[in-house]
Amino acid sequence: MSQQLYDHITKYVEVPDRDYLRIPQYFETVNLRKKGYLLKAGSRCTYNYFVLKGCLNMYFDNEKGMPQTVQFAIENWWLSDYLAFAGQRNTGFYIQAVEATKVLRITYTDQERLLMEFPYLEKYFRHIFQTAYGASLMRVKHLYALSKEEIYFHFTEQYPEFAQRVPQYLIASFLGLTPEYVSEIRRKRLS
Amino acid sequence: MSQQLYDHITKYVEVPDRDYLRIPQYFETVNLRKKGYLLKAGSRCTYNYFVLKGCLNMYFDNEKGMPQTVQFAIENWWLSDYLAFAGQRNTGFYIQAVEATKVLRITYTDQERLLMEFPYLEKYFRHIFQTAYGASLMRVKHLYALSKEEIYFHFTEQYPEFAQRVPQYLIASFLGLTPEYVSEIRRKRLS
DNA sequence: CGGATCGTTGATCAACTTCAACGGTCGTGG
DNA sequence: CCACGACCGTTGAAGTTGATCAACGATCCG
Repeated sequence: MSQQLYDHITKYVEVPDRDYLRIPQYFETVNLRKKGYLLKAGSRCTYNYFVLKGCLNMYFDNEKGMPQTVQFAIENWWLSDYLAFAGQRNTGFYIQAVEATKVLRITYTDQERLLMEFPYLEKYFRHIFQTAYGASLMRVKHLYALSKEEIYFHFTEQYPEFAQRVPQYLIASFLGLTPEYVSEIRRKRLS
Repeated sequence: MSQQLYDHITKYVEVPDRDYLRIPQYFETVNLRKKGYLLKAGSRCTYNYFVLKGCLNMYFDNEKGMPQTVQFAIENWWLSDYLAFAGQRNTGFYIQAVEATKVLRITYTDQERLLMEFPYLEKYFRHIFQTAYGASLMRVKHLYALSKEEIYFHFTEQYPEFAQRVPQYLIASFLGLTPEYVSEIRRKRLS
């Protein structure tokens, strides 16, 4: 059933056979079509999400009401507003499907129960967050070290398949530049 | 001895009495004077650091050779280049003391042993990284939502004591703006 | 076919950087 | 204890990156 999550977990920790069927019971599958929402700003952040297939976009509305992406998640990524999730508070973010997407979700209290019942999963999540935090600091590093033009090409060269998959204006938003400027530097690069 | 780390851990998980003296054995205390280094770019990232007293500055040298801060750590914060630490690779960052600083440090292999011996500490570190990752995303959100001027005043108003403690040019670097521009907007604000 | 969505173009403009120079302060050595 | 130098914040002028705005074209989908 959620062989996929199981496979992902066993990359980091050993899972006893007898737990194979018990872990998935804590999760619920959700199918989203393109542009469907998992989370909206102002609402309680009840869930943590694991992407089985597809792509999620986490964004907020800036003061001009323009959506501003802060994070994507594709296959085998976890996503939530973890400050709001951990404190069970309201979030300021939206989570929306970029394409048709299938996720597993788990509530905060169920995740607490899950970790209580299978304590070795703490290690799994510790790894997940440790890597995510490290990657996030690298991202800040790039934001500070590179020009917007370099940021764009650095990203599209590092993740070419992703640049194919996601509309250009979303990549622009994620990288903190305007779609117009992306157009400009791409044209410049061609000549 | 490291009552302070113990106190911090027990905020998140319960620690059996008998472990009170055994946990600190994995750590080593290091005293740094102002400008002293814990980590240098190009070297193996062997340690994870916990600040007992003082303040650390994690930075890298940008293409012009100017230091660029990506993270501070004060009392009760953990700090390392976690991507390099997790993979036991070389780092591109420096970690330097902003003021006289006292830290605990633990090697990668000792931390693995520590977590093996006291598995409940996985939960502690999971919390640490979960919060750090959430905060890092909030930081990206601010970088995208606010003008540099707003970023500066937002920060100094949210952490006034910190703005007192750390030289202005380091705060500027951390926030991604030039010292000259900080001067300008502060003057503007006064009139 | 028709409308919404997405990328493009070019002109204008503001935010912020860069550079060079100066002044104050702190700490260290003589 | 004083003097010198390094360090840090400030100023102002000039320059550049990248945003904004408005308009147009292409494509996709119902």
